[in-house]
Amino acid sequence: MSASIDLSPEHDILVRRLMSINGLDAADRRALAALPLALRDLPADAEIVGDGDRPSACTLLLEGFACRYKVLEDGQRQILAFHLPGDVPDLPCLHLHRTDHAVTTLSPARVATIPHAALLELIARRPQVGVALWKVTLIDGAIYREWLTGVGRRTAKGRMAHLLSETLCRMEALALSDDGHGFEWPVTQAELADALGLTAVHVNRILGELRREGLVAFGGRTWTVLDRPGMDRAGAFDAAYLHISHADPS
Amino acid sequence: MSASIDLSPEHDILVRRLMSINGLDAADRRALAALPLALRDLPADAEIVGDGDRPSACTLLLEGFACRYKVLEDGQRQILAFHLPGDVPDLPCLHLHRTDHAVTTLSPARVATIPHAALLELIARRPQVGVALWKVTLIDGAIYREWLTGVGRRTAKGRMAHLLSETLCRMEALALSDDGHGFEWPVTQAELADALGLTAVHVNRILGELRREGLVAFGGRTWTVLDRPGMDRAGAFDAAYLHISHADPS
DNA sequence: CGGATACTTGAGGGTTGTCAAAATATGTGG
DNA sequence: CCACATATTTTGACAACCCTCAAGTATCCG
Repeated sequence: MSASIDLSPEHDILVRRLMSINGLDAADRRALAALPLALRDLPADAEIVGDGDRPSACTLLLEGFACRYKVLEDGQRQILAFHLPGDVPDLPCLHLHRTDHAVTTLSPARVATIPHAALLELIARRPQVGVALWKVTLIDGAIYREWLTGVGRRTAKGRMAHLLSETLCRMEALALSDDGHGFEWPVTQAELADALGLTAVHVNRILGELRREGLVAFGGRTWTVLDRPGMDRAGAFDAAYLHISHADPS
Repeated sequence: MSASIDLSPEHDILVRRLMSINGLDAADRRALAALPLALRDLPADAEIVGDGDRPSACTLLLEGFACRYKVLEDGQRQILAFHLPGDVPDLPCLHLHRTDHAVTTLSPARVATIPHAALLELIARRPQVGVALWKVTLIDGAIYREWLTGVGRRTAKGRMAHLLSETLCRMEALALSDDGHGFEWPVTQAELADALGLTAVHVNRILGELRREGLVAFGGRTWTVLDRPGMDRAGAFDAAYLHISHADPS
């Protein structure tokens, strides 16, 4: 699909992502292909934007992993989202200007910087691209709602299982998982704790339970969901909110 | 400002809200004023949209209060947002189509229904209106992030205080509070519990503490923040994420 | 190989939940 | 406008889930 026009691999990641969310015609795709992308390679634990920044460009994650987070007065941290290739973690500040959270890499990563001006000009010319980007932020909102529900009302085990099911789905959509439901995801248990509103110690105990029950295997940065229906059940997971269109994997 | 063109009171609510978020020129405002609004009066506890619905129109809250919520498998409820006049609780499904949560009134309410088709046509003609609506959903996202942080990492008392500070700010922005920081907000303690990820019993205890400390007074549907700096401190509240522009109150 | 980071496990404590019941407020019909 | 039914608030006793502190083990990486 998106291969039908001449695209750099970097532009291709963006085009594929937007195409999976909103139909784009050939002119839309050509316009996207002309976006200026400034490429950068980052190490792990590198800050992409800080809380309160006013960036003048968006950051497209091309390879590697990142997360959004807030740090409280007392030093506690809440991770708000995990980001995978194709995500634009700082897209909200295209219009909100001032960030209300920080974004950091979780692994060595390759990113592309896209000036706000170029993006705004493109949206003005190609409204469907604007709709696609708007939808990206709406899906972010749907994920926030799901996380809020989990942190507010689910048990630690349910939250953990739900996050693993969600992550597997998102990895699959990017062809980043193998058919045994295994994927590379370089998060520490402390980071999972900060995402789930738990402590690292309790995350460790919960993961131990899920492992003993044969739902998941993990080690290093490799995760494998051994019993997918069981995991989905444990997390009461329903992927609808991710709005993943299961288009042709060609 | 928005009074400079001829507007029904209902259109005025929408125009004022969008103007407070994004600059709109006279043509934008005229176009908004031409939107078809179907008015409806609803009782308290009336469902506006159900989880999984595919509405073909958006709902503008004109008077009264509402909330978004999800119900879990086991019957637990998580309230995701409280809505005030000027909000469009089901705006995300303008593009996401299928709702992932329900919306209900908390009090008798007056709402206007706006067909998606009319809204989409307007956005195509008046891109700045589209940007304003996009920003509305981005601010929703910022509030979700703040709530997620609270539920994940703040104590019960901090969460309660934060919610009261947030609500006061939003009421003020709509001129729905008096100068003694009092406002009408018809929520029960059970509803607060469902928003904060707590039980009604514990909300009651926490509210008792805040009352004894002289931070808040309440009774019936009336709330008064007696010590605003103290309340903001107790909730570590900083209003920046609400993106409220303190324009002229004329 | 050595230091640092991450994971694992145990013991004990605290914030919050559960269950229960009384007191108060609210609303509705007569 | 009262009387009753219902919903909401308040309080107490007790339990549970998760946190804190602590120590030991494994793993990563230069």
